[in-house]
Amino acid sequence: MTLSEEDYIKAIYHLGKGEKTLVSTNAIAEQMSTKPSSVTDMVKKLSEKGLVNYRRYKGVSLSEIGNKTALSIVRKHRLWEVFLVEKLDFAWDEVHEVAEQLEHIKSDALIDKLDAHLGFPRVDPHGDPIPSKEGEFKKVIKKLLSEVDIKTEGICVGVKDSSAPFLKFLDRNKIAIRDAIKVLDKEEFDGSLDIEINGRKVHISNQIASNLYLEIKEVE
Amino acid sequence: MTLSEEDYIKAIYHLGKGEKTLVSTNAIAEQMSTKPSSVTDMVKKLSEKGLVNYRRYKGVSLSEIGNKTALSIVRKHRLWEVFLVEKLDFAWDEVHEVAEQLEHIKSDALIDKLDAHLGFPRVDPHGDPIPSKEGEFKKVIKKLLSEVDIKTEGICVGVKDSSAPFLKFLDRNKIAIRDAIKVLDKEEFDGSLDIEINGRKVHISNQIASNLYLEIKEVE
DNA sequence: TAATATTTTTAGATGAATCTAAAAATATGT
DNA sequence: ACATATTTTTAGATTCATCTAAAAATATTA
Ligand SMILES: [Mn+2]
Ligand SMILES: [Mn+2]
Ligand SMILES: [Mn+2]
Ligand SMILES: [Mn+2]
Repeated sequence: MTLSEEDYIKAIYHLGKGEKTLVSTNAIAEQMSTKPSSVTDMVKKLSEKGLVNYRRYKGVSLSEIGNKTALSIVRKHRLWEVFLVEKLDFAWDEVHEVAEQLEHIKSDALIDKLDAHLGFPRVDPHGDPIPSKEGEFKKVIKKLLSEVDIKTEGICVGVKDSSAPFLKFLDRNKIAIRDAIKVLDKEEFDGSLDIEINGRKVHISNQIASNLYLEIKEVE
Repeated sequence: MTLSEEDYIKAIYHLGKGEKTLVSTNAIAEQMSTKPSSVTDMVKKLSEKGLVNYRRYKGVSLSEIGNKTALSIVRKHRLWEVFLVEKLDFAWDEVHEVAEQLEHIKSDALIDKLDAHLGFPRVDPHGDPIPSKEGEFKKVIKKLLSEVDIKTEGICVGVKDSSAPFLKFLDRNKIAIRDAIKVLDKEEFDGSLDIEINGRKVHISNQIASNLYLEIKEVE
């Protein structure tokens, strides 16, 4: 597989939200910053190789093999992100671009040894799960902070927007993955929230809340 | 710069032995397992970019910029090799192929942080020096073990042949970089040697001796 | 030096990944 | 439903890195 094919497979995977949903040519083109005509060409090639199911004018979805392939690339991407943050001291908003390159290095031994070196992490610095070698990972049941009820308690497990500006905002405001969060109050008018984060009370806008994922505490 | 351009620059660097020697088209083709006609094409392009000096039918040499570029790629290659051996527990004969890919990752921050993470090593697992960020490294004054006089003492600082079979042979025979070596006796007929290595006496063939570099102890 | 051998370059082709412009299919709105 | 808008595909071109085959330059050797 070429680097380009891998990036397309990954884009289709992400646009399909991990399921094998039908994805449109235009959506792929936008995601990859290319032209729809280029996407059509590539999608035909991937279809011939059996990595995607493609019906013209209808859309494209990952095949079984395509899905496995996507998971292996995602695994590499996220393991490298952990490495960059944990071992090389990168900030979590700086790792994406480099991981985008490192994910294409071809060596099974390398990724196995990297995994071991990192202590077999199960989530990346942005809270996203790392698929196992066999392509499995447990789906975290998470909700957007903006959509949970008052009094809900949970743990911050991920971000929806993982752009540098948003991640930097979180750093400045000392909001991090694995922080305990409790919703204290909700303003109906603008959807802003009063929350308690690691014991500290803060007020956050709806825009922030709708980009933070919470794993809700099991309340029996 | 493309990956391919980088590999050509590095090949020219190695064939020119680090000096800016004239290198032939055929030599490059052999080194890179390509055809001479492909080399001519690439060399023209590199020449237009100012990375090499090229006169047709005469040969090619690195320009000042080309040399800097080569050193930066060699630096990356060797730092990654150290990482693979020191941190990921690869054997020294397994790292080359992966480093060949990793050397092309584009990120200055990455290589600086990797360097720091490794404790600013100055040699790679094969004893080869790692150029500084500025492209400088001290040339180790080294001689082939097969060419030193009897009674010479020194430290094993490198291998000429860095193929897996030779490196595995050294492992099996417990000969490693930085081992202290003393030449005890030399057989005129076949050039084989009796040496003392870390206090242990061993007999080695001329073929082995002519692939090991020794840094000679300063004897005042 | 002149014939021969080797090296190097040129000419022309291929496959990958991309683009623009135009055509075809599908979707939307009144 | 039909005119219009949007999406998707096709056709044809470009750039990069490679190849084969043939021509040109250089080196060897008798
Ligand atoms: Mn990528
Ligand atoms: Mn991530
Ligand atoms: Mn390389
Ligand atoms: Mn090396």
